Amino acid sequence: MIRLSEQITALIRKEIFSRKYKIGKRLLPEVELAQKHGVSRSVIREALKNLESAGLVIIKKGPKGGIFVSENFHKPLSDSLGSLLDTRRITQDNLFDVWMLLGAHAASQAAFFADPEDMEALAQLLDTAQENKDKVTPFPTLREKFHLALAKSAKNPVIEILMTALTPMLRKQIQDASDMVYERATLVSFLRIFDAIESRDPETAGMLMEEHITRVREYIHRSNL
Amino acid sequence: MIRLSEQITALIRKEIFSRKYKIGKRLLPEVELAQKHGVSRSVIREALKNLESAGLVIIKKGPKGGIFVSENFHKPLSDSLGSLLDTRRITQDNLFDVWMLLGAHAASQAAFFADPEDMEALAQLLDTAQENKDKVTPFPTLREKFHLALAKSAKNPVIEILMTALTPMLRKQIQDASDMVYERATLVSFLRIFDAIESRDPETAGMLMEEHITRVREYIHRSNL
DNA sequence: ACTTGACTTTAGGTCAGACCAATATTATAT
DNA sequence: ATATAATATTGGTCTGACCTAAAGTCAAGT
Repeated sequence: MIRLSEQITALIRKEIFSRKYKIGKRLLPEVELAQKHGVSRSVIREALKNLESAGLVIIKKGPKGGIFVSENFHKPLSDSLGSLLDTRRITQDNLFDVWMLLGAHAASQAAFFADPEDMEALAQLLDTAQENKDKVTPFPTLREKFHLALAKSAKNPVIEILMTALTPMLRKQIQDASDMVYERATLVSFLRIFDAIESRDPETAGMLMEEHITRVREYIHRSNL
Repeated sequence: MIRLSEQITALIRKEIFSRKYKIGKRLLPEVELAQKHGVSRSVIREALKNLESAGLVIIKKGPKGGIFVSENFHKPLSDSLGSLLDTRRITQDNLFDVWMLLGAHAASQAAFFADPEDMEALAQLLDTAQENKDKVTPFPTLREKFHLALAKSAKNPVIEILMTALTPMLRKQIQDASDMVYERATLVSFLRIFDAIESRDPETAGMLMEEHITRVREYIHRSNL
């Protein structure tokens, strides 16, 4: 590494990763960081830009603003895929393929590795979904939360990051196609997947998720006609 | 978007994605970009930092230096995973899981979608490997090239990006464990996978790749004892 | 007592212009 | 001819000034 700004980037990144700072913690203001590291403010700014692109900090203006530790590891991938989707260099279908692959794998791994805490979280998501089954509002977020909770239960942070990047990417398409029938079907799928995980049956869990996502995909295709 | 630098970032990104500039094309120097967009050099620099983190440009110093269009879409993910691996927030095993998943999927999709050009590229890789089967040198790169060629044949750019990010990440571990026996076995696996793809048999192709990666994994585990 | 709005403060965002450092190219000396 | 030195190009860093958004403060008006 030659550039000063990159050295500082690496330094701060290391501090963040070492969990010396917790998420949400505010770092020193730019001017003081510059002083502390004995470099100019420009260098600090460029270092912060790097960290911001990497999703490690969030920068806000004004008093009570500043530089906050963030750990949005999925951000760079999301941004990248977002641009590619906008410019049609990748398609919805490309994303669906990967999403299905990862989603099914996450579900089946969850059947192996989900601990009581994970099961509790999953159960609670499904409960609130059933209570509100006649309202449309809270559903889209629940759907995403369930997928992410599964990814978390699979105990593989890489899967988690990839799913976190992919899930919101299909949000708009799914929301547009979503209706009452669709949402009921989703809830049923999720309940069955939950059962499979609870009875530690990875094959079924994975297969059910694959079927579910396939149905979602067909649903969207139909509504795009 | 509020920040000027991000507006410029978006603008240049759009130009790059629109293929107005080809890969390797040199943009104007910073000073002239600043002039052209009517902003200060600081703004341009921060915009370029963003694009650099995103893998869309590469910046070099000196005469004949400048800003070059690049399209390394995998870079942000590679960087992110690299840091996470360094700080032990993800493990080798986590990466292997995902690699196996994507690799097997790529192989099986390749059996569907590989076109003559893809087949030619794969065949050539294997040919040169067989010619040099007694030398150790050119092999590691071949191994990576084969995986990436498969990803390309699968006709899903998202898979390609993810594989491009993952493949070099395991390079060091695999290299350390690699020996003559291992390399011969790899070549045999690849040949069989190639046959499966040629006979348009996705299940077998996927399964063979899964077996292959599983063996690689065991091999590394053993050599780590 | 409560709202409204002007003022102040804080911290990032932008600007301008100078100078430093790396790297090709070209000229010069051996 | 080859090694070496001058030079031009382009990004990298430094300074210090000013702009702007956001949050708090406090007084005037209701």
